[in-house]
Amino acid sequence: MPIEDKQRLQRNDRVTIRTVATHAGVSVAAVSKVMRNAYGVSEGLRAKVTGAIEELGYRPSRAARGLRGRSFTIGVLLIDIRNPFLPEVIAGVNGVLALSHYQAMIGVSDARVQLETSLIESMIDYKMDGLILVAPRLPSEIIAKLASEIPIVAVGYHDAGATAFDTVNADDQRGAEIAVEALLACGYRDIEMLSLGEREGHQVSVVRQREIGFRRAMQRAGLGSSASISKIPIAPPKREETMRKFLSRENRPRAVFCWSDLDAITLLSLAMEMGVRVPEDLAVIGYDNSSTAALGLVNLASIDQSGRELGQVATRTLISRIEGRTSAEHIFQIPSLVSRGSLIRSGSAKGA
Amino acid sequence: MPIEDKQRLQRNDRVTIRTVATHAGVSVAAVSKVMRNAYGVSEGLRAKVTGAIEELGYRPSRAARGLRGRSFTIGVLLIDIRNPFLPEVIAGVNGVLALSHYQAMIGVSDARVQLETSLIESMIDYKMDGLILVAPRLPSEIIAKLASEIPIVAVGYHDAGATAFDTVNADDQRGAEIAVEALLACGYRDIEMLSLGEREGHQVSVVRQREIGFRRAMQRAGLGSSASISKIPIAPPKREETMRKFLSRENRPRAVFCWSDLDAITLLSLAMEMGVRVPEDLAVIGYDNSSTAALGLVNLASIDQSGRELGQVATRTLISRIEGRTSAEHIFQIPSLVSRGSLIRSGSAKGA
DNA sequence: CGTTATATGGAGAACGTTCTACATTCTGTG
DNA sequence: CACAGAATGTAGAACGTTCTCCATATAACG
Repeated sequence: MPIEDKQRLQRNDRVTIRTVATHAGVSVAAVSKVMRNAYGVSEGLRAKVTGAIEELGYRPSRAARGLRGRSFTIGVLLIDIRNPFLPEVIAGVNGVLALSHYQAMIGVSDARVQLETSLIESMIDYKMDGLILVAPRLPSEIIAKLASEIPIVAVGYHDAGATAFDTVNADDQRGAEIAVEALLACGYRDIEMLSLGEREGHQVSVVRQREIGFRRAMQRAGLGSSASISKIPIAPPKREETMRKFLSRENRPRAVFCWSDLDAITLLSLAMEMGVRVPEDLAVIGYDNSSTAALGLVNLASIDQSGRELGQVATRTLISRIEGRTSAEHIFQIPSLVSRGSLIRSGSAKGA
Repeated sequence: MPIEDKQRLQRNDRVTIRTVATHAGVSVAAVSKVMRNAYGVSEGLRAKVTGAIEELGYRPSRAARGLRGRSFTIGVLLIDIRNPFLPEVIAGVNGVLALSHYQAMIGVSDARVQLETSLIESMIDYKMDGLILVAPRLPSEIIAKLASEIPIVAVGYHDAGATAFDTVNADDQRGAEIAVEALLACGYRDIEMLSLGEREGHQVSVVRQREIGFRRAMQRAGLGSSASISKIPIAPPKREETMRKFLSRENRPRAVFCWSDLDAITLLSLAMEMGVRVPEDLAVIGYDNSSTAALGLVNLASIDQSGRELGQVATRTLISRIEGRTSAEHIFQIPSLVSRGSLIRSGSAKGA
């Protein structure tokens, strides 16, 4: 009985929509309709089909779905998985997605444009339903082109002029202003910014935005001429060397604003090693309010931009675009200051 | 000319294997053969096809590939994205994969068994070529069942008896022993372990393995009777409360081994707040040698298990299984101690 | 020159869905 | 009771690959 054999072989394998249809005694199309809860399904049919699905433990193949319709997956592209800010974003994304029938698949580009491109293309080739790009390196035109193939929301990418894709950002200019204002309020006047190395990040990156905010706030306080920005390289050996040089500089400022907690925390550590007291000799304020900054040992004042919330908003924005919106949205969150010991010795206020 | 129209419509869209075939003047099957570099392709054919692929910028659809053959994607399942150990593993995976034609897609389960299961199923439904599960929560039988559908390598999952899937681990028992031995060498005798709350992690988890190692090392030193283990809950409010209680306990030991840097660092922070001096009043040793532990400010001694290397080895193991190996492999790495200030005040040795 | 082996390329059936177009049955209405 | 229109279910063509045969052309050999 060759037919029997063939059937057994098929049954051994995967439970497909066909298996379900046969088992429920209905057509394949009917099962599909129930799955997508499309129009034209009676109570009876629905019951039969869901029953069969239950019994067989049927799961639709995402690969096959992607080939024809939606795959109910969204892709998230992370530039780097080590910066503790990014896991927060993921947590926000997952939180919102948990309530929907979508799932997130994450790619990590390690800040390499090449890999970033190929990862995005893969996600498109998987027919994912939408993409959240976190701090992408790609230029706006390229992202716009990709956005014609798949809905895209960029997080940490300041391009409010984009029409092809949405952006969700904390207001990084404002965040930097808040940091400067906090330092000014503590009475510091000679404030320097420690930013990211020259070649990292284009104009739309959060880093450059923070630089703009820093300059503006200094200008506004009449300190425009002395608003200087030092660039810290990322590569480990050069990075610490530059920081040490900064700490032992003769004309070292009394206060410093770091573009990221990552740098601020390393700076704090080196300062301790070198006998520079914080905040007495040097006040430090970071960015991201990472969990490490909150540790009593570290006690770093920081600008909080709630990565989690950014992730949540980005996800909702993406879903609304997947479900039909075509006009671009550009959303801003306002960051806030979390004051801690690196800013001011608790109890005693610094005079102006 | 309706045919023209139809062609234009199709061309507008995606460049498919058919587009390439037409453009190169060969059959679809020929293009596929070149892509997979299968047997029976002449130099001329190959040149024509690769030329057309180049010109058209053709990328095969992963969705379609998955439906029929390999998708050249491997899935990585992370239990949690916040523990800084896990990004290290990813870095290792990506490093090895960069040299191959495979790509990684990551799912984050947030330690929820439900989500973990559905993420794994999704990866199977995407017809991914293999899976790396990092510290999965699922029981061995379930993983074995899943492994019949897809090659699986489990990292941080001590089940050397598994025949259906491979495991890659640091020797967590040995790691704990090393920690205890280091504390003993510094002269401490009353040593306690701070482990993870009761309900977290089954016997095969790294945590339980470290407990076993801890007990054994204590026993071996003739301190078996006083080898006590405290469980720290994960949920934030309870967690700190328990640690505070530990720190203010009357019979607090002189030395403590924490199952993870995550806990050790929080402990260090609380100790500082509460005026418990480290290492004078309390020596601390952690696990994972995370970058935070290495900070001068934190200066936490820790067991290094090189997450990066674990990721690399796991990836190579998975690829070898994808490419045909059927017997199970169970690989062990030996961890090592990184001594720092939390263990012993630099310069002066503690007497026994 | 006939026969057999060996390369090379192509036809076409899967893979598991979605979804359009159609067939059938059931209403309600004049 | 005939008939329009709504409600319900189905057939079957995509989607873009892979991969198993097959067909042909060429080479090798007696």
